[in-house]
Amino acid sequence: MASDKLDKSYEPAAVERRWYEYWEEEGLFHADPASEKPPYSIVIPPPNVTGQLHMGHALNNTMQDILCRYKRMTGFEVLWMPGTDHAGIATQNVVERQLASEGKDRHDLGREAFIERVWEWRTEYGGKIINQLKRLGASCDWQRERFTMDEGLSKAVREVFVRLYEEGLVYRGDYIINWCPRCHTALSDLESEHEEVSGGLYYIRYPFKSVGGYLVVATTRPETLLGDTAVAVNPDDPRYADLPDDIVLLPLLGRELPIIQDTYVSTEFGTGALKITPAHDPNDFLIGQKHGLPSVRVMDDSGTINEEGGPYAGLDRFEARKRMLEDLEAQDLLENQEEYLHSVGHCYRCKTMVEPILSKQWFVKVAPLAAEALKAVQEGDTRIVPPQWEKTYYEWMTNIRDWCVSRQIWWGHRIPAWYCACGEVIVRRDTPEACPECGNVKLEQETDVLDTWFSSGLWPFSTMGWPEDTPELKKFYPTSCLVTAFDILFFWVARMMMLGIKFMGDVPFKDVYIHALVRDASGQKMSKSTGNVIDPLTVMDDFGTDAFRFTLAAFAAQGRDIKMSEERIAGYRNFVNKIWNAARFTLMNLEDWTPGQAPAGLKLQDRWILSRVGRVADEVAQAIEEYRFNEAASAVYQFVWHEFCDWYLELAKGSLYDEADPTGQAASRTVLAQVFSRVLRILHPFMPFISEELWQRLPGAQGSIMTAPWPAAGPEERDEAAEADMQLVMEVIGGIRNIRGEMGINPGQEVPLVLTPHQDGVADLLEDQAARIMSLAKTSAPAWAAEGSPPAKAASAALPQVTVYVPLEGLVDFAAEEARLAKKLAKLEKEIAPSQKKLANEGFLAKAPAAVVAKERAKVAEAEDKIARVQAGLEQVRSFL
RNA sequence: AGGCACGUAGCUCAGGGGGAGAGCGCCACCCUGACACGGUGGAGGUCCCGGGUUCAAAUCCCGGCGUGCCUACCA
Repeated sequence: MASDKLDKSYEPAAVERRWYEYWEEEGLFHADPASEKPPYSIVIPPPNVTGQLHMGHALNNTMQDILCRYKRMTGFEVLWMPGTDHAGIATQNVVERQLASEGKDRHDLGREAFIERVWEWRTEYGGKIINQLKRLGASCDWQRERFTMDEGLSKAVREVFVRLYEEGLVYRGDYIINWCPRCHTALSDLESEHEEVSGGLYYIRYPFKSVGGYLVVATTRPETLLGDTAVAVNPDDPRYADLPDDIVLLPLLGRELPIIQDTYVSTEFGTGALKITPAHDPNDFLIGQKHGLPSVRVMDDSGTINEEGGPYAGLDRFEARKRMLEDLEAQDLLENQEEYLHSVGHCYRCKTMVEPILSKQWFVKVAPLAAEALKAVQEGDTRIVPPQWEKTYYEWMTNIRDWCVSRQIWWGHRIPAWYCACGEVIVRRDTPEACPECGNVKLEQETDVLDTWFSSGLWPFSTMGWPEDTPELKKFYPTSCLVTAFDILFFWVARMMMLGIKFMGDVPFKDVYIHALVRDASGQKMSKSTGNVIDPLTVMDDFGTDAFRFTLAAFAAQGRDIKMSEERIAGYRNFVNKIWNAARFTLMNLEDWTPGQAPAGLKLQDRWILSRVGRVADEVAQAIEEYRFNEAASAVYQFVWHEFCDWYLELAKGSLYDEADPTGQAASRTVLAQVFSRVLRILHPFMPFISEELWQRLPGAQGSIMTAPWPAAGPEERDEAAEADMQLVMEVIGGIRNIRGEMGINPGQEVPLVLTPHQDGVADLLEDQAARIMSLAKTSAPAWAAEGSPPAKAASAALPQVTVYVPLEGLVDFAAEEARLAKKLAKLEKEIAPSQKKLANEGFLAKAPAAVVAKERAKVAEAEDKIARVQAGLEQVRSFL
């Protein structure tokens, strides 16, 4: 394999497909619960089965994959548990749309046939998102793929529901819930999204029955007055201190309504009189309960006025509003109306305006569960990263209301409750034969299904086989980390916390890493309607998966949203190509090489790069461990491009091409192979595909890079001396290049070089490195000048340890050199000013730590030295002019 | 209304009490035997404003201004 020549640029498509298949065939993603290795586990946030991979998924799963691949390389038995969510309302909507295009609706099919149809849909299309995740390189254990509606998970759902019911934590009751008139189902508070809506505030007159006059009530939803059962005022409101002892008549319908007093009513808003509609407003419902008021429901499940609405029966809620306002106006009962901006709930799925409606629903009593979940984070059993989200979590866990878990749709886990004609409610794991109270065998099962988040709340343990006691649970629960965006912190994370603690007796994850949202280049949320969506699949087609993944990692700074742009991805595509070409160079030089230990007598650049690559491996490792993906990415980027490619490969050319020194050549080849192997391994968590492709081409490669050990080095492998010496060599070359560039010397033109060392050992070092300097800075062999007798007509660069002279007689205009040095001087003086100021400050000398003072002193001394040399150079140049 | 972020180079953003950083863009030169998806050099910043703490503030605190987002039952 190593013998095929590489193309000049990297072509990702074929490579990606090939290696993903290879990994799967080799079973490299599979986790073994019997392994001796320490466990590391992550459960995937299950994408909706209807899902299409979007930027959010891509970011989320790339991070998980980075963690998993890294952990495998560092010796962990890694389980990344994948699967999909049945996504009740979303999926039902998709299939209903499909039916609609055939001119049918779900009622034409009936419940069973409809569910059958959804399953068919799932078989046909449900694997789409899974394939897209594979495309992304996700190293999930696909042999364990689960679905929230599959047999095992359904069993877990029933188990949890029944146990909660038996403990009194599940109850059924009348309650105001958020109703979506289009989806025909209840929504949890979270599923009702508040949006600012500009509507009207209407002032309506409610005439007194016996005395003259009226009470004016302000409302934004006049149509609900059909269901009014009282009008309330605040007993402390002076405006209503001498209210007549009377009742009022409901406009349009004439029903008699009592006037009640309740401190809930604000004296600041509207008229201070509030209509009470217990069946259609959550607050009114509470007031109604308190005062024993009847509830009159005036709308059906589609938001159409029902028979309670008298003349308005059969009208849609908005149509009714319009008609009623006209009628009120006609009867002179509409006193006033004004524009009013208020926030109204909308269905999170279909954006229809939510209607608060009184109905019978199933609830989970969350207070006791939430208390434990709160404590777990407070006590550090689960760590939220970054910690700023803790507060939000606490806030929500403390103010949480009971969770409405019933949904009036067909696709989902049907609630395991049966009703008997005798009034008995039976909640069971399995279908009961007969009513335990009266023996009746005709039982009706509850038609409602459970909220989708009920089953996803069990995901960390249901996927591992709970309620059975499985080896997977033993080995991998609690999971190590959950990676998610904050927008489902409450929907999902909070529920997993509550249910995990309740049923497993332990938190579901040790860490929760909360990452950002991906937005478009101008910071807008990506949405189909605004057309600013960047499709990850297109990006992967255009730039390659590795470049895309690396971009996501590089962007993923904690606590900030990500603005995605194609230019950035193109930048990292270039990086991938750079790696590819570094590999071309490397492999080209390793054609006649066989693996083995590096011979003694390494060159400075070899010692330097070995030290550096180890340091970078450790830095990257630490950054990944701390979820600082962007820092990990930038460390590896910086190193690979600007140290390995820019310096090492260039420096190595000298000995790699040196046929006269076969020993040195062999040593360089070995170091090159070793370093490149480590580079690939450091890159692998970020760029699984190209790293595998190149790994397999390395001479002597064995097995997948996935199973190769992480190139950890540790402090004992640092070569500080080599790093310091290389630093000087790079500065000398930089100084010469600066002179060349600024002086406009042709890149092909070789220039003379004169060096004046200021420290012991420097001359030896630079003499030893002369060939490298000559080649990288394009100079002739260095000459040496004693301190105080600089060469004539030379440009100079002053370094702390050495002054570099480039004699430029005949090459340049010395006026330009004068300007260059003057600029340097000004810059140096400006740079050193703050430090000089500090040292002049007595408080600084007295109070700052000694090390800081010493550092500042050294800095100033060095700079002053340098300034003196630049000045000398400047004077010399001036003397030529 | 409350809460949480953010304001650093032309753009997008890292950093976070003691030497202003990156990528892209820009300018100049260069097809040097891995790479023009490249190389070398360079320009560019009152770190939003005002106070405070400190020997020292872009960084911490307070107050503005601006921008996002989240939560909330005032009809």
